[in-house]
Amino acid sequence: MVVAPNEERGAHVDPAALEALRTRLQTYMVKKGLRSTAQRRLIIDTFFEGAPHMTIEDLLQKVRNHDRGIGYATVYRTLKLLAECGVASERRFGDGLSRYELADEASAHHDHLICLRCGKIIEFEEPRIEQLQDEIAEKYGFLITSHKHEMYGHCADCQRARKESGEDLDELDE
Amino acid sequence: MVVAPNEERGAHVDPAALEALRTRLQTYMVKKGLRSTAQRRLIIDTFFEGAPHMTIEDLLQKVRNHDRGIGYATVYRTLKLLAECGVASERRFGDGLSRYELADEASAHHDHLICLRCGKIIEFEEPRIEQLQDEIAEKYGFLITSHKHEMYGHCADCQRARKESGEDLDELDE
DNA sequence: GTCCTTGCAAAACATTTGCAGTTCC
DNA sequence: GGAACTGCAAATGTTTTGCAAGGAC
Repeated sequence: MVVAPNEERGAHVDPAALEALRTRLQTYMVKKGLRSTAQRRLIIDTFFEGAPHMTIEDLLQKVRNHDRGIGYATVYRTLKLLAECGVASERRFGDGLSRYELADEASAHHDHLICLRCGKIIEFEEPRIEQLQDEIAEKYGFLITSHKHEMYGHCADCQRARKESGEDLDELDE
Repeated sequence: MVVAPNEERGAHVDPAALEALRTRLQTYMVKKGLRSTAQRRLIIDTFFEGAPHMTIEDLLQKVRNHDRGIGYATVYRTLKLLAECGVASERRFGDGLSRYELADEASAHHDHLICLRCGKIIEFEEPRIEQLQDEIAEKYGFLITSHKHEMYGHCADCQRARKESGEDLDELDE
């Protein structure tokens, strides 16, 4: 599944899974005595409906289309809240930015190919790798709570583009 | 292979591999017209002989035992140089700190289990996972230059300790 | 003598926090 | 009404950069 930067996520995710996440969030907020504000609702809806792997910056821009006055801190705090209750997962792909994605069951089992040239992020799923991970964890008596499996390199498009432009793979001599 | 925090790395690494890395660095520096200074030599030797997964902070402390006046910037710049020429790899394990390890052939093929409770880092190697990675890359026409595979959770010791102390696994209600 | 390197301090960067005012329940 | 929330600005923590002085070749 290749996810283009501006593609919306809604269509991909099982509506029942979305519902379950909303319920989990709701429960968590009640338990903690947290409040439902206009800003939080807007940020959360934007996050649920937006593209995967959005950065804080991405989210803030989208959110400000509806409410000009929303500040960075509120977005940070809200996404942190989502991560705390297991509704969102924070991801870092090495460009120094935090990205967030829905923590539904499907997301829990996919990993990423990241193109270092164009920034494209491709998701993949490989049950046989998961199987091996479990074997390894068992071997070391480790109890796994999460994992990160990323492969960095050049996507097919960029390999083609590089060949055409004569760009060098190994730019050791600038 | 479990690596304790203060264990030295020297004994683990094939001397020929170390030699190859030194040569690569040497070649790179000559090609770029870079100079061999006392500070660089000290930082590089300390890195080569020190424990794996050292942070900049760790390195600076060790280096200052021999030369009090070395600054952060020099350590940053030198490690960046090592990473550029493929002698060191930068790793981030989610605690906000950059760690560096030797990029020898063995390191290129191992990944990490990270204990979220005590910070222990366990290295593992699984050729069958590498095999599957290659399959996936091929399927997407991706050319892989590096990868990152980390599993986070609790190590055997910490599971034991947690049980004894009655610590709760899921601290949702603070 | 070049021009690369260093150490310092300042800047840059993403993220967090303190606070006064506002909103929710 | 009181606690939670917001937006701002200031603080934080890590990493990078500008610069004048020093050192390698």
